[in-house]
Amino acid sequence: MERDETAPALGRNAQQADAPSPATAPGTRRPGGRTARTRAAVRDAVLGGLVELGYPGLSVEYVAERSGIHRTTLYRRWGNLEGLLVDALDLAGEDSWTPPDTGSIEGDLRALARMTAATFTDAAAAAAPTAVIAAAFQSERAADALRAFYEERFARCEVIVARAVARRELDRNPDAGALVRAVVSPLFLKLFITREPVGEQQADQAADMALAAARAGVFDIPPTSAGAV
Amino acid sequence: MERDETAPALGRNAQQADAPSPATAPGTRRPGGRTARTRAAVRDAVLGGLVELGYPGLSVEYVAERSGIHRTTLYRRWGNLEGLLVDALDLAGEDSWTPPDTGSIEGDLRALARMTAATFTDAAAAAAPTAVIAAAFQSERAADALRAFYEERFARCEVIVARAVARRELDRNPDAGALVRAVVSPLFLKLFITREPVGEQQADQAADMALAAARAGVFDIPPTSAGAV
Amino acid sequence: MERDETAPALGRNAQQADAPSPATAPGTRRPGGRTARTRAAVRDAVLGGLVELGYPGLSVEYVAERSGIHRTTLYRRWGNLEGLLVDALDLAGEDSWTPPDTGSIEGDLRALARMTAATFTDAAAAAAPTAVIAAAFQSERAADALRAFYEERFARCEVIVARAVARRELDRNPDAGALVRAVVSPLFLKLFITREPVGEQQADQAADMALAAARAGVFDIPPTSAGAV
Amino acid sequence: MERDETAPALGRNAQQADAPSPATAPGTRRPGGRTARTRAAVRDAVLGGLVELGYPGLSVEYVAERSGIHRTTLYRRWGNLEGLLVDALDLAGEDSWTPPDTGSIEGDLRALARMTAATFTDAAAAAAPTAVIAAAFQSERAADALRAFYEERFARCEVIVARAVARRELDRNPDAGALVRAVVSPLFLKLFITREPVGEQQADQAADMALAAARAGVFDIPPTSAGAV
DNA sequence: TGTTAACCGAGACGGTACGTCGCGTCTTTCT
DNA sequence: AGAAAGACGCGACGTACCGTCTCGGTTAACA
Repeated sequence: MERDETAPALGRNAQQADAPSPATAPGTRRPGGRTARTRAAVRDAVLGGLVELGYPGLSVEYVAERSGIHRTTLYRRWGNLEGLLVDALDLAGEDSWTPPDTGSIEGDLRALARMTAATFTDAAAAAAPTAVIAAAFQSERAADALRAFYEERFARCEVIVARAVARRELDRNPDAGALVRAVVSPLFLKLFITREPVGEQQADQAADMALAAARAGVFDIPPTSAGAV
Repeated sequence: MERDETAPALGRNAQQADAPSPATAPGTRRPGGRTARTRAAVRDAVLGGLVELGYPGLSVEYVAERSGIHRTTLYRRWGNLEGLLVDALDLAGEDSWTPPDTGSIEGDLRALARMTAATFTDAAAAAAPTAVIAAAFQSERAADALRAFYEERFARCEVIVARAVARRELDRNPDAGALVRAVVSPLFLKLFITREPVGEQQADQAADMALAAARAGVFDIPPTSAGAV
Repeated sequence: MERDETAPALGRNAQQADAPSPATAPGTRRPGGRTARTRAAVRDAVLGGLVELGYPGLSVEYVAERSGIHRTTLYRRWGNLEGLLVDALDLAGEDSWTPPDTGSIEGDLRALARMTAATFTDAAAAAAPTAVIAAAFQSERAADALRAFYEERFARCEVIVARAVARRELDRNPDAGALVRAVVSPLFLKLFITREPVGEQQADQAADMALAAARAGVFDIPPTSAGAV
Repeated sequence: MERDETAPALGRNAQQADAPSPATAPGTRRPGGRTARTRAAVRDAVLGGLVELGYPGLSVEYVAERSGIHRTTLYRRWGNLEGLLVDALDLAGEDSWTPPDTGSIEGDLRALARMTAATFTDAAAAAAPTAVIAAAFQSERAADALRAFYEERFARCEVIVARAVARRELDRNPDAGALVRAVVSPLFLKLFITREPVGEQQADQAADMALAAARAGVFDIPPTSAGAV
């Protein structure tokens, strides 16, 4: 076994949705000591495996070997590869990331776009998120986790718009979520669909595009109605 | 051979890029008669299988059964599932799709966006392209095919911008490719990353966003320089 | 599991020599219950298959079907057809055969020869040993098993010579192993090399030949020397 | 292609029993020129293949590559591996081997035994005959060819006995065939069944045994009867 | 000396069996 | 008693070789 670092940043250990039986789900009754260490080792192995092999190369077998936890145990607690992945993703989503704060909305959006581009350009950093995106094509639970992850991320970004409004940089009140999605969407398109190179130029253009559209009122929230979701 | 119907919708039957060895690749030397029928049957089966099972559920085994072509033959000619998929995608790319022509750039872009949304909302229509996108995460060849496919599609769309310029709807000369990508990118984001619902409203907003940005000069081609990549 | 009969004629269930890795060889750690039943079912199937199809017709596939044990399991535990055969042969070698005891050496040798001839003339009885002989041409392990089998058989026969010496039928002290080999060798030649018919007449002649040679001193052990191998 | 020597000793080209249709058997109507060259190349390849890989490793595929003759042609003319082997064996049986002539029967028999032992001890020399013996376990035609080969060989050896009788070394008239078989049978037993080492000592003992038995009258031809087979 | 039938080269395919990998379940064994 | 680890069922993979079919191109034998 090559990995021994005991996952320091394990933290809160969010509740996950274990399949087998809701009452007796293994790992829920006695979450201390060995149980916790097991989970940590497994998460490390999953994330590490994603970096090394990517999602298509990942297997329960591999996680078992790398984590030192027996295959049967993995199946008992996580059900299958999907479960392992989702659990590991939970962890990833629990970081304390905050959107950039440069003083201007243009700066913030550009920084956000550049961060996104940089993340997915760096092989090591991109491995895990890319893997989850790939997994979402094959697993409903992974898709759910992915959606939740980005929803939360985009929500965190809304402060950018709020600050801009407060600063009077924007005389409108655009849908912050739509704006943020607009910023990153061209990057994701190039990264995962058309597989074109993505650099700072593309990032800046994406940010500028979103801002221009916002200024033109494209993202304005229809003033009417209340409950309209 | 039980199948004899000669693949009506086969189109041009273009040259394919067989990997193994350019000299001895099966299916290249004697591309007539049975060979052609085999290919057609296999393509049908692949596309059909994608619609029925999606990419993760597709297997060489299944294609063999559905097409009536023996497993061994599939491996000989296409190597693996990847090859089957790429070949089938070649076919898909060879249709005579043309971008909408509504008379105004706003109409064209909105129509384009709505078409895209509709395609990926209709389960049957979405199956094949979705599968290829999924496959691209696992296969370099699929990724190449995917890139080529969209590059060609986007190129076909450039006429929309050209027409707008000719009509004097645009007083600028934006990068048509960037503009078109901007139109579809929010849709792809919602479809494949955040897995949010995509309807006409989202389509229109995407089109409007791209157009607003274009009008603001975001996609303008830098007039200077030649080699600037 | 459909088979449950607990392999009555299993005998001692001897230690087998699993090749792959002595530590992790499947079937060694938990040799009870299902594992034992599996082995018994497989042995039955191998022996039965030999009788039905002979060695050239035998396949792992067939053993799997006949035994009700999955192909993969066979590969895991026995590696290949060779291993299956060797294991089954172990069983065959563990019977309680004893050489004939007629009261005279001539009678004993003739009986031995006739038994040999009869064994290989009866299709059902001959199937297994013939198969192993055939297999020995293709497999080192089968050859080893074969050698061990006959070595042990010939050793059991040495008592014939000992009794003859005790009865003073022989005034010499011939190499019992050589004598016994001499008895059966013409039969094996006709059976497997020249493929000539073998009956009681041939058996008796072989026995007589060996006895005559023994009486002439051909098999006498050189009285000298120690280390002469 | 590495082999080019055009099989000088091709000789008589015995009639073979081709399966398909006795009238149109390929290779019979136009047996000259290319046809003959093809046959020679194939025979070389078969024999060479046996030496290199042994029977179990031999395949039609291999013969095709090694001989430079296309697989289809091989199937057309020889039907299958069996046919290839039988044809090659025909060639081997057509040499001008003659039994040793040392001046005494003891010398002759010992020389014969030693020759046999030497042949099967030398790896290169043993390959072909061993392969045929192995093949005979799997193919009726190979078994036939094998029987015919040894029958002819043993017949050639009968002159040894005739000379001995003429020299008055033997005062009996033993069945020459039985005697010769007796000489070689212990060697074949050790070579192919018990897989024990075979050297000059064993050879001499085998010859002595046969001679002693002959002198004791074991091989005497029963003076009575005619039709006794 | 043509010509024609025979032979050969070549490509593609159906088919059987092989040996392997990974998944997920069951069951023996050990604590 | 209950989990850990071993053994298994199962589906699919990719490969090797077999034997067949169908072309088309040479070439040996005979008119």
